Amino acid sequence: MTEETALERERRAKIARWRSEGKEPYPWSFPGRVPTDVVRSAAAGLTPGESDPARSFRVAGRLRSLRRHGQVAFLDLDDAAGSLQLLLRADLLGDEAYRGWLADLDSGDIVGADGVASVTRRGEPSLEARSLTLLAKAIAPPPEKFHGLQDVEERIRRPYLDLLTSAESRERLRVRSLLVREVRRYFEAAGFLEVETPVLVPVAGGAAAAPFVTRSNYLGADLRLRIATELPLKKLLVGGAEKVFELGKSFRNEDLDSTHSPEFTELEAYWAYADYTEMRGFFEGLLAHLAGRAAELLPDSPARTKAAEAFRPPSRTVDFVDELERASGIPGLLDKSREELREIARRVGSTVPDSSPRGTFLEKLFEHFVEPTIDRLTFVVDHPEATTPLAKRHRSKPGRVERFEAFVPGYELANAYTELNDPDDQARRFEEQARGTGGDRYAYDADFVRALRYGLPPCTGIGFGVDRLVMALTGAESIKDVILFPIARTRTE
RNA sequence: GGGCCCGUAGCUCAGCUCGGUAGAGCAGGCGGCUCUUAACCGCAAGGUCAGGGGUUCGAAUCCCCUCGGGCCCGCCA
Repeated sequence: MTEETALERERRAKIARWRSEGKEPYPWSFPGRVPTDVVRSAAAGLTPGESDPARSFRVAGRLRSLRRHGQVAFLDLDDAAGSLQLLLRADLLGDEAYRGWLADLDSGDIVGADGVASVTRRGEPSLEARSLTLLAKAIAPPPEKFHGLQDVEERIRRPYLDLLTSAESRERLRVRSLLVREVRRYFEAAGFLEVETPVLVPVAGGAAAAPFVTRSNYLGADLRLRIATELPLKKLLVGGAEKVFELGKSFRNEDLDSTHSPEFTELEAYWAYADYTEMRGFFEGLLAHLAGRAAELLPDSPARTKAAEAFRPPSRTVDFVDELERASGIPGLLDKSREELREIARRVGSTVPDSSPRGTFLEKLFEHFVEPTIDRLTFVVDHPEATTPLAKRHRSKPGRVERFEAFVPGYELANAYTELNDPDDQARRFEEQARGTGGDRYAYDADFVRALRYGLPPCTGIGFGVDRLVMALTGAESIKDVILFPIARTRTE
């Protein structure tokens, strides 16, 4: 385990000194404190060098830095509202108390302060301290005060240290929370009911991805972590629900990269008696609303500009097949056999297994020829049936399904269908998927097909990655930038 | 899975090309300073140079392996 450094020994000695004076280094509470911005605004009217004994305040937060100048000292205190300078004067606190404070306090300590609003001679709004209270002694020193935590590995493994020193990281945390709240409100305002379906499932269906497998002692059986919420949510529509959504984690046992995380936050919504055209209108409304909110929330920056560019109307719409044929210069793709498609895919560098289902090769070609050309919000519509086992056959385009995917530059944002609700067709599509001996397959969920036999109303559904949505809205480069605790290898110490 | 790059004090970084036994700043210790805000000045302290092996009289430096991380490619509705 970690050996104690000389620095930490020094700080423990300060705790011991503190206790020997009968004081508690980790007290239980600190009632009556106000956020630091309250003091800042109270001090705003004062002239430099002035303090106002009539306006006394109690604040609490973390000491970021201490500047000692003999008989006077300046301490920077951070709380969630911002930062406030504490002014310590030996002539006000008494020489012994003053020296004691400076001897026992370190940057990183959580402290409380009582004092009065003041402005220093140099014009900094401050709290002129009358007394200080140690609220939690920090034994480990905080990261470097100016550069912060630069080591990428440490930032991932110990996000709290990154938050401690990086205002930018704290800002991302706040913006993500506010945007997710807006998403919830938008669905609720449209009459959607938020529900929770199981994370632990016997069959992980609704998508083609490797699940995490775990074990139930009670059941004496293996369970999987869900890879999507599609199937249980549709079962709720069979049960009579008409508008539901779930916002929660899904898990896919795949690699981590700038747009994929094994554990990610997903929103899926299902809407009875509506089709994918109506869903698209609803979703575009959501995006327009969120882009507006993001513009308000984010400080002006290249990232904000990048995000705004992607969502600047009008959005583009392209037909999956037409666009693929145009971009690749290969006509008649829909009529080509699995073998022909496989050959074309291999020619452009795809290495998916030869035995993959036909739809996989079409998707590879799309990724290769069309995705790199996407430079703003783009809706790709009406995919070949072979790519999509859970979507309803297109009402007028043969061989297609009613589906749209929303893309921003670099990644897919959302995926929506008019949902397949014919139980016999569903069973057949699952079987077609299963016939591919390699590649990815949708797990056959027998209970889902059974549910459809009782009648799923015509409906539309959408799924999108919340992490990716936040990335797109904030212009983040990596999914790790919007996830507080990204997955990391367990380190053996 | 393939390629490239990185790992030096608690933190931020030099030193590696061209081998000679470890440097700075911040933080911490001691001393000084009544207006600083990356405060400043002086003194002292702080290291398994990610880990292991090899080459060499001698390795932070060169070679190999392992661990951890990053980026790109592949794979991943």
